[in-house]
Amino acid sequence: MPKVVPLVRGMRDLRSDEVNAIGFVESAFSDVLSSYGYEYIRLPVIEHTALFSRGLGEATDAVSKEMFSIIEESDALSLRPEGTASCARAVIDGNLYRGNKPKLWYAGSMFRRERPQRGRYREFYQVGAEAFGYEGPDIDAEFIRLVQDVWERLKIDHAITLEINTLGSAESRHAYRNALVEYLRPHKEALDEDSQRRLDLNPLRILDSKNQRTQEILQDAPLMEDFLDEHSLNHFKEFRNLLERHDIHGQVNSRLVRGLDYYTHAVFEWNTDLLGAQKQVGGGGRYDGLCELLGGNPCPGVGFAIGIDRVALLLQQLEIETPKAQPDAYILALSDDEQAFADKVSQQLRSETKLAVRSHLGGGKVKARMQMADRSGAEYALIIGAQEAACNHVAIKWLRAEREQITVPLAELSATLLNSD
RNA sequence: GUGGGUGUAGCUCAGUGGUAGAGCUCCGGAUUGUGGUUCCGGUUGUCGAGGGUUCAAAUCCCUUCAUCCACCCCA
Repeated sequence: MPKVVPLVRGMRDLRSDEVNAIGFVESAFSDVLSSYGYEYIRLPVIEHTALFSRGLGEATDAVSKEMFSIIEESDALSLRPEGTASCARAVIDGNLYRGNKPKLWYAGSMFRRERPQRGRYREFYQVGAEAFGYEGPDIDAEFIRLVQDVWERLKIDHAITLEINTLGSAESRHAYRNALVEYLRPHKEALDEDSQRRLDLNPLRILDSKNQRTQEILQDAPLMEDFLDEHSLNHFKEFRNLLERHDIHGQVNSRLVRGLDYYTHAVFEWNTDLLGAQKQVGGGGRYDGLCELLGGNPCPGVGFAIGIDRVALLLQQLEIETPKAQPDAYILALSDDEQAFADKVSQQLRSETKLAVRSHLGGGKVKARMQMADRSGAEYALIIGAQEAACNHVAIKWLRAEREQITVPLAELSATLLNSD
């Protein structure tokens, strides 16, 4: 016997309740995004590595140590660790912002080579949206309202908190960065190891450190808000006013900095306390410099991404019902003589209704057929014996409810089942 | 990537050097036009993998893989 080829680390087979919960979350986003008039875009899973190293920044963990990369005929390619860079590339490639302000959304697998944990896998699922060409904070606020709509629709809004912050314009961010480095430099030896490394690479990220000693040092550090120019201040103020108007209450967290380099102005994160260390379910912000960075014409952009599988976990944690994997009906002939009639009934039911109708195949004794019906999880079995077939009738036996079995003419079957709840 | 926990039947787990177990599941029968429920009988197996110590290893040691928790990071 050859050895079984194992699952690749950090990859999962998703089935049953798990895959349903993920599908449920994804379709909630899909419905809401469509209702806001966003356009669906399917992006490739593989891009040139350069797209990510330029777009997200060499210094980010995602690019520097978490990408799955291959060399294909001397081209360095990588599985996408996130969707924004691809989306911006697609907009630039297709000249989509020429005379237009696209609002796009996407969903799919992302890949990061991290140590797997519950809620953190090497292949995970995101849904995200990006808008290009909008300078004002109205679009930022629309995103947050839109996502809030989804939380409410999924009935998990009580379990999710929103944090917001501003990083200001590129100029104010730059000025603040210099001031922060200047302040931290003398304390360098006292910082934790990661923060010491970041001092040169990505100093804003030090603000995010969970190290207690580092946070003590940061107590007296200069504040971002003191470095915001007037434009940045107004942008953030209006953003908050709009959220207020949308009846959304985000917590301003001045230590909130996003991991990826391209963010400017408004940044935001959705968190939950119910998933252990994997508290972040989504995040986003504005990246006005990204298109130019990728070689396109300057174009402001904003976007967000949600971890679909983390939201699905949250639904399970909260014991919120997601659609069932089970069929509605299991149709079986009592013997092979009635199979032709049973097939006819199945086809008619499928064409007349949206019910999930599973046909019994493979013959067997009556008991075996009934067992299969039960195990399918179907609400009811549709049973066809010689008597039923002879007079064009079908027996309906409810498998989960305390309810008498009935026999109806084929012509009335669909209507009977649709009105049976 | 770092530190720690776990890995035994399909599932949940017990078993700490001496014949691999329990509950649930599963299979057969009671029951030849009805599943589940009840009763009777039966099967679960590379003890994650590889190596070592020993007369003897699920048990001790080493290596490795997977998974979980925390860190890191992010969704």
